[in-house]
Amino acid sequence: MAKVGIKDIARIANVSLATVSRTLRTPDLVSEETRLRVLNAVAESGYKPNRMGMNLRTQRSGNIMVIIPDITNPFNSGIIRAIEHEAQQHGYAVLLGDTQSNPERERQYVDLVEAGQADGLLYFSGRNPFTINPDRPIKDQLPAMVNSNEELDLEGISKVIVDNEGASKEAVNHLIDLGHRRIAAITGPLSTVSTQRRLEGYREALTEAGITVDDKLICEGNYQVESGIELTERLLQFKQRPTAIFCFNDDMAIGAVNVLNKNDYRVPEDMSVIGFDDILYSKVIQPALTTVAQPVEDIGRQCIQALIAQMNDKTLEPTYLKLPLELVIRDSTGPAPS
Amino acid sequence: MAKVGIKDIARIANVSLATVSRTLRTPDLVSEETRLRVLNAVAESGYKPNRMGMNLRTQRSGNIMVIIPDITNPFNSGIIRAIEHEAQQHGYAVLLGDTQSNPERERQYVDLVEAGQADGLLYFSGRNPFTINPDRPIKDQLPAMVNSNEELDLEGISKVIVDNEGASKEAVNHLIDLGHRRIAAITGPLSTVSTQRRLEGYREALTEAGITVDDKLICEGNYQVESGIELTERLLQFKQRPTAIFCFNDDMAIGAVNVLNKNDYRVPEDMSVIGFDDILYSKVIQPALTTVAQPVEDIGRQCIQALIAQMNDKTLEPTYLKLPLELVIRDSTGPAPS
DNA sequence: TTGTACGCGTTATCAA
DNA sequence: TTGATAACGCGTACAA
Repeated sequence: MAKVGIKDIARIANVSLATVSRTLRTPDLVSEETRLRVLNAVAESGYKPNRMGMNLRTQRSGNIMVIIPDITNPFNSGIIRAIEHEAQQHGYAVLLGDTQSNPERERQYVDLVEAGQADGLLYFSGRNPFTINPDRPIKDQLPAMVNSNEELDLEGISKVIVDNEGASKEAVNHLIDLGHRRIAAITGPLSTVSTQRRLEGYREALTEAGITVDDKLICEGNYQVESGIELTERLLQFKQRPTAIFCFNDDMAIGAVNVLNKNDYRVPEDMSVIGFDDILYSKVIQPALTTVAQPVEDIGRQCIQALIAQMNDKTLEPTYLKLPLELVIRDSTGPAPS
Repeated sequence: MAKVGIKDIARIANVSLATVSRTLRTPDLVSEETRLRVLNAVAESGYKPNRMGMNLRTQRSGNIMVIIPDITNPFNSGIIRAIEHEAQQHGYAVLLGDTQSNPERERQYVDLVEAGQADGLLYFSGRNPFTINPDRPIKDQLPAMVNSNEELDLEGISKVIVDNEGASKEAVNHLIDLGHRRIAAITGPLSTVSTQRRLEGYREALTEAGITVDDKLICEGNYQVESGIELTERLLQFKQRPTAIFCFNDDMAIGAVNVLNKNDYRVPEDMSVIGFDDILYSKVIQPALTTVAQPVEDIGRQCIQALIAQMNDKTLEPTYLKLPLELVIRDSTGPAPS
């Protein structure tokens, strides 16, 4: 017995193809008697409507493409999980595009969306992968999409972002309140918008407190544990060492704490460390990390909801959602050493 | 200007639909002159062949479905990343099915595969989601698929698994060699095959060393950090405390180390801890975790290669691949306290 | 309430 | 080397 198709069902139930289709899509239009007959045939044969036929006919793939730099990062994987759940609830499946921040791969996945393999796009990168014609309305040239995490410099699309600058400022102020004045920053790539915003918050907080920003204390990392390790090692060699390190994500902060522990620095007595993201592991390392908590669940949920709104009606005005962040004070920050 | 389709290209290049298609799929069959003309039209108009039409016609979706319990676990996300890269290299996109071990969701995603939304299935669960008719050949009732991580009790499918039992035995032997005799185990769910195998290795090692297995020292966890925390707390209350804890994954081991640190147990002087998976964070916590390294990259790559082989020729014999594991000795294990 | 017939966009077959 | 046309599997407008 080969693959069972809609015409097999029609034959078994002794109805037309159309009636089979109707029974499955709009049961109300079918008499109870024939409906049961059809459903029986479906159940017994294990018939499943072929999605390719259905997709082509309805012009919907049922997929949502998620383009994200690195699914291995717990912050990202948390978002993906939330997205996946919410999408599934709405009847969509998630196509995963892990790009490792490679522009070429970003483009390839965007191509897939534009070819109709997905009905909408969740875009977590700040690089613009579209080639747009400035003479025509932007929105006609873009798929239904929502941008998040790394803000994209593009009008007319919905965005779900977080208050990077404000949270960064709050984090630094927390350190200043504890008496720190030499506060280092281990940033992400300076090319990312998240890092730019967090750096602004960092500078603002220092400036407002009357502390001169020392550019030597600003080290460009790449959001990976290893760069947290390397840059902390470099900071420890400074003659004028900082008394606190603000890492722009938890992975790098975990790397920093590791180096400090290894070199017999006590955290926070000798050096305070602060992170960003509040990933699971920041709670369970020693000492537990003071960090900025991101509303991972909410980001994922809001992204899907905004995207579905756009997919249902592309003429809708794009939405701009800015979510608050929360500083979570744990054990890795303390008074500056005297 | 609305969506540009194949017939637009045909009109612009002044050829038939068939020639446009040929130019894109089998350029060799087209004369250089017309080919250039078509390619020009394609480039200028930004035409992208519609995947839904193409999929229906070729009976290929270009997708691979990955069903996995929890993408938030670094071990899983590592595998997914490897899968995604390898799949992309072969021209496939990855459909992500994060099920949270929910059987209903496993079924839903399998349905999607059977409906043709994906050409193949990577299945990382030990629960059988298929309803098979024992009278007919099993292989005809299953999609092209590969099973990994949690071994599925099902004949006729390819598998990529690791030597859980052997590695577990090696880990426990390492502790025994260090003089430990009261060795606790914090397992995953007893319903999972991975836990069953690791438990076998644990028992074997103890038995062969002449140590009686004490069932009170075997605690059923769920592979999450929290359960590592809870169960370690419980173990510490025992009158006859163990001197070592073998956690069946790193997340729980990290939870265990956290509890031990908090309660002023020194690791490994007072208590040894061993993990499983070798996730990134096990290297950077204090102390660095002794653990069993899983070949994450290799698992992902082998899965895709085995799957593609099946997709290309479903009559192929299923392959059974058993990958070795490696005990990585770091700082969380040491001689048993006297 | 049901059936007929068309079309979604593409590729493959066949004939020219 | 190219073009006309059928077919992939389904949903729906229209007619009955």
